[in-house]
Amino acid sequence: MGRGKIEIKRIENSTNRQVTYSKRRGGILKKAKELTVLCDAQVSLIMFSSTGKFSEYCSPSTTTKNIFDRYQQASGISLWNSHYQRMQSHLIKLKEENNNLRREIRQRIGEDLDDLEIEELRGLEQNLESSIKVVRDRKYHVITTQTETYKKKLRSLRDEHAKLIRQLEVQAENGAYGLVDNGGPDYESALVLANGGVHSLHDTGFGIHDLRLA
Amino acid sequence: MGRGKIEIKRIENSTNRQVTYSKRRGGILKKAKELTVLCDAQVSLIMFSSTGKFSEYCSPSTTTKNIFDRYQQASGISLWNSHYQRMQSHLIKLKEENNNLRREIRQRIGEDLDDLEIEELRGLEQNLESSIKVVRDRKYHVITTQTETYKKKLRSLRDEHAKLIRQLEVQAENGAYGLVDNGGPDYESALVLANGGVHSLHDTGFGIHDLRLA
DNA sequence: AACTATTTATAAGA
DNA sequence: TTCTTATAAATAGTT
Repeated sequence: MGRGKIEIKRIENSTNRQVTYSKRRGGILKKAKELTVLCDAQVSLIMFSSTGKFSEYCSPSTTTKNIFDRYQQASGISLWNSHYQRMQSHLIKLKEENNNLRREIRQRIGEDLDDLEIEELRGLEQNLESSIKVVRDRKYHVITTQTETYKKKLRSLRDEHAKLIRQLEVQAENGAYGLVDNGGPDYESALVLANGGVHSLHDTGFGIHDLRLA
Repeated sequence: MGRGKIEIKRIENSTNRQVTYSKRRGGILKKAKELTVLCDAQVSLIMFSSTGKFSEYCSPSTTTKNIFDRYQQASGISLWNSHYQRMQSHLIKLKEENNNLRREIRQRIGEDLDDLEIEELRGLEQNLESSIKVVRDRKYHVITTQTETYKKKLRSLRDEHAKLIRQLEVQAENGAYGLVDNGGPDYESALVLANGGVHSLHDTGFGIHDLRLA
């Protein structure tokens, strides 16, 4: 539709190609708009020229994303399936893993035992027993360490205290002030207080296993 | 371009609209193809008629997905980010949950205890103790039920056996054959066998707690 | 970017 | 839907 008929094949002259692209781009955009208005259609048109220039048209009643979504539905082609699928299956795998973990915990808590066979129950019991042993050992270790720390602190405190007393005694011998020695500080009370009080050892869960450490 | 000039506005007559859509759809598709060939361009054209009919064109040198990807780059609009983001955060949430569950299990198994305070260790120990109690109770219940079932079976077996013996005795009294009674069947052995053998009760994990049930 | 001779698209009718 | 055809619109080559 011009001064001469042209064959529909690639225009080799680059400038010509550019000019034709520009003209026809305008034409097709106009057509798309007209189709939208006249026929109440929804159109998405995306073009890249051979030089990479990008143009688009999208019917004002919708969005490009919307058209893409409908396109996927209509064509059955999933545009971001590779990404999406991989994530989806990962999600499902994680959920399943999660459920299994929850189930294991529930069983370790003593729920959800109805499906277990007698052998599985036995296994679980033994497992719990060995676990409790490890936890108990760890607890003892923590308590021991803590107690040792307190003992050390107490010892250094006592040493310092003794030093002070000696100094005072020296002062007293040398001078004006009298000194009453009440038999030394109450180390026993101090130790108990450092451990959080005797009640915490007996009444709030340390149990008989802790007594030999107190 | 027709018998008369038309105004570019929605065609109210539905049939007319359809016809015009069909004609112009062909026209714009042709234009898209020509643009592709003449100008070496890449074009994606997607159309939905007002009745929902779907058509598309895509330059043969590429794919719709490819055009979409380029479109996203060129326009800066992310078409599936909302999806993607939601899945991504879900994924992260699940992973975190998973890690926490695993950690809880590890601690219930007696691993990974180093970070726990003494109070947490105490809590864990008590928790495990109560769990083991529930598991043990359940085990007893299963064992008891199983044993009861075997006992019942055994009783009915014994009854039947006794009946048979009476019948044989009647036959013996009535006739030709002698009958040697060796003191009855070995019920004890039968019970033990029904429970899977005495060894399974003592040597493979039922433990002292099971003895009163055996 | 304009111009315009021509080709092409299409509105209306069948 | 498809064909026909008069006419509007698009555009190739030119300036």
